[in-house]
Amino acid sequence: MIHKQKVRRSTRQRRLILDAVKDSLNHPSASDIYATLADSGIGIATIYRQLSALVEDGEIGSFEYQGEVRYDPIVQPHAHIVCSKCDKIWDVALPKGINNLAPRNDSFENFDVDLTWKGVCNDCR
Amino acid sequence: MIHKQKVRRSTRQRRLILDAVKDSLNHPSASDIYATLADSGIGIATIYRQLSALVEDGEIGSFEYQGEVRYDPIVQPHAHIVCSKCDKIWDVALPKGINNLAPRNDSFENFDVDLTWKGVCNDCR
DNA sequence: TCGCTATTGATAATGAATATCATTATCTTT
DNA sequence: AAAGATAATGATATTCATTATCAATAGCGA
Repeated sequence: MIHKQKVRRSTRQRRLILDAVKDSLNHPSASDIYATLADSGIGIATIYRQLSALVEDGEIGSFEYQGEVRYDPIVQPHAHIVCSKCDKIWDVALPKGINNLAPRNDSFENFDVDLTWKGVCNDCR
Repeated sequence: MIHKQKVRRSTRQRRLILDAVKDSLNHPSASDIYATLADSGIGIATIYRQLSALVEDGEIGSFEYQGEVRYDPIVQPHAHIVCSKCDKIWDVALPKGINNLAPRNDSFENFDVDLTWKGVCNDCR
């Protein structure tokens, strides 16, 4: 017996949060989104709840960096480059053929890859 | 003028913490190490401080997973596979030639790669 | 419009990690 | 071996991200 899918309602808060992530350029954290939507009156708990829900629904992407979850308007698999000095994050395409390099075998089924290069960006050198 | 290197002292606590990580098999968190060394009387603050210091000194490795820092007896670069069901973590060799796939260019100098595959392990299927 | 219930907002609670500070222990120099 | 300088420790307060609680509100199907 499969769980009955809980119906997801369209609320003002959800729409605003989704738009904020989709319009973002800097891989915002939950508190970044909260700040962006400061004058909307949306509570911090709703920010966290909807961000999680949007990720679960495949509307946005997420990854963790520096002890906090970052959100991503791009849902297609891709890699990141981060600067260890200024903590800026760039998007970059996954290396072609990376999926063929996955350690596939009988005992494990891979379906997702998280790839981040860390270095020092031009501005910080 | 370069900062004078702070001399690192060899203490009972540092030795015990290093040994605990070196002997570990499960990519322990700080609180895992604290539990392992429970009867040593080492305070939790020292656990955190020394784990950070050991990483800084290149004695152990670290990466973050599920909102906490995990420590690794292996310092050589390598990838991980994690099971999204049971959260177990396995070590796996970096794909040969991964460094040649790094997005090297004029504006960025890469020196580290963090690669994790996520899937469902055999036990959880 | 009614009724069900998913969602919200305020806030308390949790958990990981860091800061503070008086005390202790290590290491270098006599 | 003793002294002096200071790194390290342990207890604990604090910070910060995130989750839990719960009464009130608001989508959405009937």
